[in-house]
Amino acid sequence: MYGYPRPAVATDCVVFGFDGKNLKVLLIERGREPYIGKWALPGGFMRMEETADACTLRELKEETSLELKEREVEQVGAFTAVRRHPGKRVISIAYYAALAREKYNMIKDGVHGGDDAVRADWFNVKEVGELAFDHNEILLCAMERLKENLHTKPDSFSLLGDSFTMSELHSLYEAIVGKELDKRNFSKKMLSAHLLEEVEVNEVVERTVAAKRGPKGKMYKFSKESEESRENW
Amino acid sequence: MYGYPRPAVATDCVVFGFDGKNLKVLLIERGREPYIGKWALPGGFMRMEETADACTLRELKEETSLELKEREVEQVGAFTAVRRHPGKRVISIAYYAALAREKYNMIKDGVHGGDDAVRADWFNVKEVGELAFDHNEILLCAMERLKENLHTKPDSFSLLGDSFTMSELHSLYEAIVGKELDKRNFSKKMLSAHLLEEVEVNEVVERTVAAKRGPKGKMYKFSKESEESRENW
DNA sequence: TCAAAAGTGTTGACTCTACACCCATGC
DNA sequence: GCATGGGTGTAGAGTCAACACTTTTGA
Repeated sequence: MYGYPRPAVATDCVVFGFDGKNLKVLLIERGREPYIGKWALPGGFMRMEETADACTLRELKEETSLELKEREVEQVGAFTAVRRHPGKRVISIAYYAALAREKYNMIKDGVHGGDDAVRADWFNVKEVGELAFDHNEILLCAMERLKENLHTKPDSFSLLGDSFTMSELHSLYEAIVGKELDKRNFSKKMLSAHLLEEVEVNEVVERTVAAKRGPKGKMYKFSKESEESRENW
Repeated sequence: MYGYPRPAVATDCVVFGFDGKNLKVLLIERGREPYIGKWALPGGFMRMEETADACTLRELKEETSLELKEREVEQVGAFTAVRRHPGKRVISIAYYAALAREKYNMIKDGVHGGDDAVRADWFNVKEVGELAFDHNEILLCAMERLKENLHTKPDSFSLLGDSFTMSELHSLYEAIVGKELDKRNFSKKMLSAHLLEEVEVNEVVERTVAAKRGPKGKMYKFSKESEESRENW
């Protein structure tokens, strides 16, 4: 068995972001064949001495200059269709990351380390066009996973900043579950879960930093204790 | 990139079974190095012209003579630790299957096609010892996934036969979620979900076929209409 | 001043949990 | 006849969904 031909192994990562209103995904414009010029998920080939997790983080840094930690990415699954890569046998292990709001604005256009990626940019998840390879399928699976994890894992919440308004939280939920949620019921439920605490408005810092946010309104943050209790609610 | 060394790619499959009382997992005794003589999940190396799904099904057939369909297995994820295989770089794409009760008894001891596996046998999931490679970890992840899918996917139900008693269904649930469930509440909930219909006891066929089942009791089956409505309950 | 978004409670339906005894069967 | 497992109902608590108007703010 050992001498048999092997498929190449790559990783791809679906990086989700949130601008306060819409759920976004970070894509790169490919700088080489195949699919040169097309938009694709950041990713690349795995090296012998690294895990798939490490590979994702490395490629993310190379192509988008984002530096994430292992606990910030979650595996979605392996994509192994025989012809998913034109002319070559490549399987891909897909990941997703819910990017902390603070890092959202750090993505700049331009070339990021090498010519794999010409540039990186954010797209509304609802308006993503045809991507390279099977990346549309991967994106769908990642969104599905993000939705599944919404009620059991805290990581989706990092899409918000350190503090946020109730309507931002509301928009985020609606964007992820893909349907409208009653505003009153939503805030009632959130508040009664004791995960949030109100942030005094004199912390204008945040308000100012967060530039083009919605009009105004009370701001919240996740309470310290909630870190663990967010496990299951 | 194309000339770079590549890890070997394998698949492993956690096959769950149910004997009416306990949740079981199908293991094989390895017939070759490494880990010769140890118990392991059935699996093997992926070929260039097949998907990981197909690879799992093929290996399952070769090592345990089980013939499953693609829709009967679900991917758990890729395991890519650098030293998960001694001396060689192998990543594994793991699957799980919830085996239909009818097929549960078909597993016989003995050699099954080739010397990869000396024999195959069922083990109580709670009593599995130390397995080859990182297969204990894979098993845990698969159990986790099975649990997650219990309330959203119908496939766990195939662990039961075409017909079953309420207490078998109850035992299966307890085995999967890993905690006790109130008997009365459980059957009430099940019955009110309209997924089940009672099977007339004159269908003694089933009762007889199902040999060493519990004492007796009403038998149920899933109603035809429930096939789709089982999606979300 | 007008338009857009923020903030706020109540009710009814439903769902979940906790809890105990009698009956039939097989040994 | 005894032990094991099968079968069944109710009450209370909690949770969820539906529903509209007033206030503030920014243009």
